[in-house]
This record gives sequence, structure tokens and C-alpha cells, in this order.
Amino acid sequence: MRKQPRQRRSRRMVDALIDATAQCITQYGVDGTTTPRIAECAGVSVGSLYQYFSDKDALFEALGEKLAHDVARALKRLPLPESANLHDLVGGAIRFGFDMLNSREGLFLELIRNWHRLPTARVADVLQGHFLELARLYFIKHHQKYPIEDLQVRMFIVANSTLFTMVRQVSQDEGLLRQEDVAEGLTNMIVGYLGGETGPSR
Amino acid sequence: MRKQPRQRRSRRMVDALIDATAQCITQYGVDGTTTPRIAECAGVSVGSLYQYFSDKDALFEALGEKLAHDVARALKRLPLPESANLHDLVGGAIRFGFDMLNSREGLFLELIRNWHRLPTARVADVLQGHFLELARLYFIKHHQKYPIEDLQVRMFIVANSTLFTMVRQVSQDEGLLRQEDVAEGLTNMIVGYLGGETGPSR
Amino acid sequence: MRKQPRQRRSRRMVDALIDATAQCITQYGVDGTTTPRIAECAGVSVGSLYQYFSDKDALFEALGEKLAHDVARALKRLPLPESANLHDLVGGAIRFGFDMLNSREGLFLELIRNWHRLPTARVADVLQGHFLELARLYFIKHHQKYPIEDLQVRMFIVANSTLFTMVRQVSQDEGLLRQEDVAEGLTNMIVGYLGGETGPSR
Amino acid sequence: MRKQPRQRRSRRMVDALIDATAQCITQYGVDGTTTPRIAECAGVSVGSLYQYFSDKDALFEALGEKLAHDVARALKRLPLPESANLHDLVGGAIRFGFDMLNSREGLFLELIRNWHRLPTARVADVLQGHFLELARLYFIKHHQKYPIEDLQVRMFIVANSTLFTMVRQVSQDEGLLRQEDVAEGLTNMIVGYLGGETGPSR
DNA sequence: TATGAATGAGGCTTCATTCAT
DNA sequence: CATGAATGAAGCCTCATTCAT
Repeated sequence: MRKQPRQRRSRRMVDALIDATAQCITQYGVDGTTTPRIAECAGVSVGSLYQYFSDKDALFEALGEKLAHDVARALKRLPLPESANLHDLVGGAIRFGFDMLNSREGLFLELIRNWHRLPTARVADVLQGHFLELARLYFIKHHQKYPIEDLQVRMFIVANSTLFTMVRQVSQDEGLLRQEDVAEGLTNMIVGYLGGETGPSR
Repeated sequence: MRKQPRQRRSRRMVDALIDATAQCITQYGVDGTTTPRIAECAGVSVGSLYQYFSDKDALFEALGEKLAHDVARALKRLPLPESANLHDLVGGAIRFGFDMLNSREGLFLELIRNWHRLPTARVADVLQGHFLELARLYFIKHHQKYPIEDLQVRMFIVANSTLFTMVRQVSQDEGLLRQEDVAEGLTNMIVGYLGGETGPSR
Repeated sequence: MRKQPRQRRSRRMVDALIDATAQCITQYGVDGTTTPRIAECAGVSVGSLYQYFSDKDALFEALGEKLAHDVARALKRLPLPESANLHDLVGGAIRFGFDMLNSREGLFLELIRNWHRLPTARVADVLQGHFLELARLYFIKHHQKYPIEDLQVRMFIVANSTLFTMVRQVSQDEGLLRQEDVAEGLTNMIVGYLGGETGPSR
Repeated sequence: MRKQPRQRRSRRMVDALIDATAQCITQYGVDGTTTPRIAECAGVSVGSLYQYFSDKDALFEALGEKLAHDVARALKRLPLPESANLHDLVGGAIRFGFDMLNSREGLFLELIRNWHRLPTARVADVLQGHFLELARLYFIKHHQKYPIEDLQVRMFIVANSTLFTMVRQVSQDEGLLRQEDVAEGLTNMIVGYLGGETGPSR
């Protein structure tokens, strides 16, 4: 009970630093997000940064984890209409994805672009777990049998295809293609892949 | 008559620098590829590097363009069996893609991963043009009518989905998923998308 | 009566801090011994550290003094056999020295190595006084006349020669020379110097 | 033949940096010798420092090696009178040592004090080799048989005793003991040890 | 032209010490 | 008194780029 104030103070600092990191990333990009800038952005000295995070990477990791949880929560809140057919479901997810990428001044966009240089192990775990859970729920509800054998391969393909195609679409400064069209196309592709025949060729 | 040698010398130097850049990238990654290293790798002074390239980015751009042309040439040489059905065609392309990503000690892999930080406008143009041309040829040969209206959208989706899913697959150090399975899955998804009904849902 | 507890508390804190300093030195070396670490090691806040010690150096000084007293006490307890000839006496002292250097996980070793960077004035006083006293006792017991004139010089030479040679020996990671041999050699040298003719050359 | 100017330039820079390091050490001590200061002292940018030395330690190493060679050269030039008896020889060496320690504004003093924190492997090799050679020459000239068995132990003891006793003497700001007396005492001790009976006790 | 020495801003991180609670 | 969060100067090192030769 006596530690509360301290913990709350700590928590506030940690949050401030994570938020500052996010802000720097949207403002200067991942490359331009330096420890001095983060500290300044948080209105704090560099020393404080290192009191709460062992490392610049630790900050990125914390930010990633926080965002992953935010996304997971938002996903959970997505209305999954009982009667939803696969097309609406996938379409909804993709629109949700585009919304995310367009939100927060491109924070997610920049993070996903730099995926391979960031400490993403934890984040990936969180999200993957969530998506697999969603898929399982869906299949259990709509089909007794679901392709458990290659579910992982399918999820991998679907997730990455969707994600990076969206990233690329949003990254195109000039609106060469309309987001609506890309969303629709992606949806069709995914639905066709997940819902249709699965045998090789034929 | 006296200019030839000079120009040839120039050409050789430019090539050496571009090759050195590629070598540095495979060896040290994009981040570890510094101008002094490139110069040393090319057996040339930094000064010379800046004589021929205004900028580090210019070098990357030149490398990208060169590789794009290499890839385009290789694509052209791909045997497209007259009788090829769509599945074999796409499957072949995907296998070609995996081969590329696994070739040259991961050079393409590293470059595509860092896509957004590199000057890729020209490269994208070259490759996109090529793919569109391929698609047009295919459709002209096999279908009188081809969906010219949303061909660009489809190519965009297919290209990016395939490319980044492959990159992610090859990036996974631990072989969680077998490349064969991913290739097969991707192929099925693409074929289903390109070859099947195209109307929105229904 | 109300002050007692406070003073006892103070004493305990001071001791804890000094012990923590010693522990940090053995664990991280003199360079790695930071005030935050000491405080943490002592289970105390940095602030408290500065309540009791004006300065990091003050802590080192206190540690030095404490250890000097420990050593002095241990020296006093050394059995000085009545019949001891000089060789046994010196040999015993040197073995005692090696034991010290090898004890406490190298605490003394590390401190003596860093002699010149630490506040050692007081320590030197304590030890020097002790050694001179020992010497005086010995000479009084065994020789009526003792070279009071250059006793200080001799003690200085003997003490430093022995000490730093031992330190260097113990510092050698690879056991190039056997400690036994060095101890024997040192003993011979010292005995020869203290016991033999003292005139210049001859 | 065309590389000369460059090499000379390099050589000059390297020398300037090493000299600057020496100067910083005498002026600010080993702890106060920072890379920015060294660079400034040499009238050069930090970057240049790192063009010639991979590391701060590399600089210290180079300085050490240079000084070791200087000392070795000076030792070689020492007049070793044919007729020298051991006392004069050792006395000369010790006086030479004191001269060194008092020279160059205490550069050697500070370096030897910080022996254990500096990269001294090479230096030790150079000097040890030199001293062993000297010893061999002496013994060969003066005694057919020389105690080859424990020569290493003896040299180790003599060298360290002498060196660190001298260092401690010169370090004493207040001239508690006269250097002359310490030199004489050391000489006597060494001569007694090296020249006299060597059997254990007796 | 070719060279490569030189630059210096700027990145990451540490730690002795203070001060508001 | 005790606390420990906060500070910020300072250390080490990198690298894109320039410029005198």
C-alpha cells in the first residue's frame, strides 16, 4: 500500500517513454528514433530512460508488446456477426487492418516495415496466438472438420500476404490503386483460398 | 578515340562499385554496408566512389536497377511451356522466386526486407512493367478477354502477397514450415484468385 | 536513551555499506563498483549511502581502514615462536601475505592493485605503524642493538618489495611460477637483507 | 616509392597520437586520458584517432610498446664497465630506474601504477626478454655456471621488488625517505640475494 | 581524375550525485 | 532520516562526406 505512489510514478514514466518512442517513430521513422530524441520527447533526461529500459531495444520491445495487446483487444471487440459468412468476416478483418495501418499517423505501418530489425519475437507470439485462436473458433463454429493439418501453413500465408500487401498499398504515396479495390481483391483471394477446394491443382 | 579507354575504365569502376555494394550487403547486411567498406571491397578509394555516385543512395539505386534487369532477364528465360496450365505457371514462378531469395547468399532477401529504406522507385517500375507484360501475354494467349479493368489490382495483390510471404518464410531461421508446403499453398491461393470466378463474392 | 537505537542503526548501516563495497569489489572489480550497486548490495538506497558517506571515496577509505585493522589484528595473532629464527619469521609472514591475497575472493589483491587510485593514506599509516612495531619488538628481543637509523628505509623496502611481488605473482593467471618458489625466494632475499651484513658493498 | 609521402604522413599522425596519449597521461593521469582529449591534444579530430587505432586500448598498447623499446635502447646504452662488480651493476640499474621514473613528468610512474589495467602483454615480453638477456650476459661473463634453474624466479622477484618499491618511493609526495637511501638499500638487498649463497636458509 | 586522410556531428550508454517526497 | 527517481555531463565510437594533394 505504501508502494503504490512509487509504482504509479514508475508506471507513468514507463508509459511516457513508450509513448515518446511511438511518437518519435511516427515523426522521424524508426531510423530517426534515437535515445536522446525519445528522452526529449518524453520530457525526461536520457538517464531516466536507462533507468527503466536496459536498452533502446528494450523500449522497442515494450512498445511492440503494448501495441500487440492493443490490437488484440481491438480484435476481440470486433463484431463477428453470428451469421457472418467467410467473405464478410475476412472483409471485416482486412478493413480493420487498413484502419490500423492508417491510424496513429502510420505508426503500425512504420513498425511493420521495419519488422526484421525490431525485437518482434514476443509481439509475433501474441498476435499469432490470437489469430490462431480466432481461426479455431471460426472453424469450430462453422465446420465440424477443419483443416487442422495445414492450418498453420494457411494462416502463415494468409496473414503475411494480407499484411504486407496492405502495407505496400498504404505506403504508396500516390494513390495509384484505390484502397477499396485492394481490400476487395484481397478478400476475394483469401476467401477463395480458405473456403474453397484445397486439393493441389485439379 | 582517346575517350574509349576512359569510358571503359569508368564503366569498370562503376561495375566494381555496384558489385562491391552487393557483396557488402550479403556480408554485413544493409546496415553494415558503409561507404568506406564498399570502396575497399571494390579496391577503390572512397573519393572515387563519390566521383561516380553522388551519394550512397545512388549506389543502392544502381544496384537495384541492375538486379531488376538481371531478374527480368532470368524471368524472360523461364520456360513457359506452351501447354502450361495456370497452376504450373504460377508454381514455376513461385519456385523461381524462392530460388532467387535463396541465391546469392541472401542478397535479394536482405534487399527486399529493407525495401522501404532503399531507393526502389525505379526497380519497382522495371519489375512491375515486366510482370504486367507477362500477364498480358498469358491472358492474350489463353483467354481472348482478360480482365483488363482490375489487372493492375490483381497483379499488385499477387505480387506483393507472394513476395513478402516468401521473404518471411525464408527469413524464419528455424524451419517451422516447410518451404514446399508454403510454395504449394501460395500457388493454390494465387491460382484460385487469378483463374476462378472474379466477381465480388457471390 | 532514545539515541541508542539510532546510533546502533547507523552503525549497522555503515557496516552494511562497507561490507557491500567489499563485496562489489570482489565481484565487479574496483572499476565496476558503482554507488548504486553498493547501495543495492547493502539493501539500502543511494540516498542513505550519501547520508553516511560524503563521497564514494569516503566509502573506500572506510573499507580500507577496516581491512587494515583486520589485518593488523590477524598479524597480532600470528604465532611468533619464541625460538623463531629470522628465516621462519619472514617465511611465516610471507605465507601469511599470500594467504591474504588469495583470501576473500581476491579482495585484497584488487585493492592493492588499485592502490594509487584509492584513498590509502590512513591505511598505510595503520599498517606501517604495525609493521614498525613488530620489527621493533623483534629486534629488541633478538638483538640489543638494532639499526634504528635505517629501520624505516629497510621496512619500506622490505614491505613494498614483498607486497608487490606477491601481488604480481598472484595476478598471473597462468601459473608460470610456483607460489612456493616465489615465497621461498622472497624469504631468502629478505632474510639476507635484514639479517646479514648491512654495510654498503664491501 | 610513391607510397612514401602517405606512409610518412601516416607515421606522423600515429606518432602524434601516441605522443598526445603520453602527454595526456602525464597531465591528466590514465583515468583522465580520454579519446576526445587525446585527439584534441594531438590537434586532430576523434575520427582520425580511430582511423589509426582500432581502440583506445590499441593506443595505450602502442604507447607501451614504444616506451618499452625506448627503455630497452637506453638500457643497451648503459655503460656496463667491464670490471663492474655486481654491486655497481645493480646500483647502476636502480639509479637508471629512478631516473626513468622521475623523467617525462612521471609518465612511466603513472603507467606502471596502472599496470594491471593496461594492455601490457607485449610490453612485458619486450622488457622481460631484455632483462633475461642482460642477466644471461652477466652470468656468462662472470660465472661459468649460473643458476639457470631458478633464474626466472629470481628475475621475477628482483624485477618486481625493485620496480614497485621505486614506484612507491617516487609516488610519496613528501620526501619521507631519501631516494638515495632507498636506492642503496635496494641495491644491497638485490646484491645479497643474487650474489650470495642461495640455499634455503642455513 | 584518383586518392584516402581528415572531419565532426551524433549515436548509445554510464554513473556520481542531488532533491522532492 | 530514508528513499530512489531524476539528472546530465561525459565517455567511447561510427560513418557519410569533403578536399588537399
